[in-house]
Amino acid sequence: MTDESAVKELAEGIPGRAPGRPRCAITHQAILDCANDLLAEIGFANMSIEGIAARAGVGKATIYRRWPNKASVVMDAFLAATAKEVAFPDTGSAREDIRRQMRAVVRVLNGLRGRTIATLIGVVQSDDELAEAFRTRFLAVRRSEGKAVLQRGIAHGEFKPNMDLESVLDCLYGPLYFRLLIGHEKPSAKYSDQLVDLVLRQ
Amino acid sequence: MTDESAVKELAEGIPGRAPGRPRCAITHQAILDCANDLLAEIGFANMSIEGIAARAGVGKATIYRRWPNKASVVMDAFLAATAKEVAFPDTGSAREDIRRQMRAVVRVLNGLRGRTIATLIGVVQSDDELAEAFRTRFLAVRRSEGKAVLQRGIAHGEFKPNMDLESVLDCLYGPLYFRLLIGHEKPSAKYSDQLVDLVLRQ
DNA sequence: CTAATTATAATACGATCCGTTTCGTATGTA
DNA sequence: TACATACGAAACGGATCGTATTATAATTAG
Repeated sequence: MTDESAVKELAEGIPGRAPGRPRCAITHQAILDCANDLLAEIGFANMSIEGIAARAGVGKATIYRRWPNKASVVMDAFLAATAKEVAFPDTGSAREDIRRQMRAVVRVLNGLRGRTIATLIGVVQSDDELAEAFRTRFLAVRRSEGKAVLQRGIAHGEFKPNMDLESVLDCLYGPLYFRLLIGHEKPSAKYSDQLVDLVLRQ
Repeated sequence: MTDESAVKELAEGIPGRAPGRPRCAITHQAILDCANDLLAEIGFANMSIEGIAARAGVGKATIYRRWPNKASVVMDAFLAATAKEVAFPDTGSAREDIRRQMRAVVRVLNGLRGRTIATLIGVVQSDDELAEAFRTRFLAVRRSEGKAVLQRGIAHGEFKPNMDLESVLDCLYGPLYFRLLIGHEKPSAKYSDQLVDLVLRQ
């Protein structure tokens, strides 16, 4: 795969760029898209680099030149596709903001994307680098938003000022992810409401 | 591997037993032991059936005759080795029983065994049968004990009678497993105490 | 004792995917 | 015009997969 205009676009106006032929941005995106599709269709364990390359119409070496292994490609594909999902609303009540966002999280976890997330958390258990990527590029982003909402609540007198934000977040989301990963019971909107009531009790 | 006495022992006094040469119990145990060792030494991803067979001094086909794949062997090995760990005490106070047992769970999760458990939960994300085995043969056993303690507490008036046992257990243990699996922070005795205080508040 | 049945260790097999390398060609800079 | 890098394609040796074959051992039924 080669696209002259895309290459041109990438090359223009970059003074310190490397010599030689630049990498094709379209190829890059095609690989990530196909990785995402395959992840949803056949699951991580059944995917292979060769399969991604074949579907993307790309040489295997082109993938290995950009990522060290299968897990890295898939993680990148997931993170790229998961931009600003499950954002927090701003209703004026921090409690209500969290309640609504958690309901949105429950919907995601119970959908197709939930299986993907569970799979990736599984993958991450045997790869420290990927675990770090998942923490910083997926979870930390959402957690910092959550912390901001909690601090908003503290400022407005909704919560105690000495509240440990990390612990509270784990109490709220831990049980949801626990149910997702163990699968003994689905997380529900009712359950997430219970969690909010329990953890953020006045 | 063949041990005449062990085979004899197994064969004696079983009227309805199958014809033909019986499977060697020592071989069975050797396979499970080696699977456990390898799991701890090199991790699930780096193990192979061939490796287990080689270390156990056993033919590959002997393993395939008893288990369908690597994950099944390893799960069996884990479950066999994890008999009655982290049992609940009986101090007279259900709250205190749970507090102490959760501290024990934290110790396990922070130890070598914690990594094994996390790995297995990871593996289970891409195998429905194994997930079921993990739920029923590992978690359900401990959860039923936990439920019994909670009911003891209800009977003694420590907790509200209408308490949803499943939800409470998920609130208690979910955050611990969440921290184990995501790895953003270690579960601590202090944190598990906080959880007990929060969830089992009077 | 004999025949039938199953288990065992060893070994070979074709298949798949790994990660690397090599090739000729394309696309950029200096 | 050199030079450097990326590209797709193809081939590589190696590891492991799950199956099959073989000759032998252990056990039961008749």
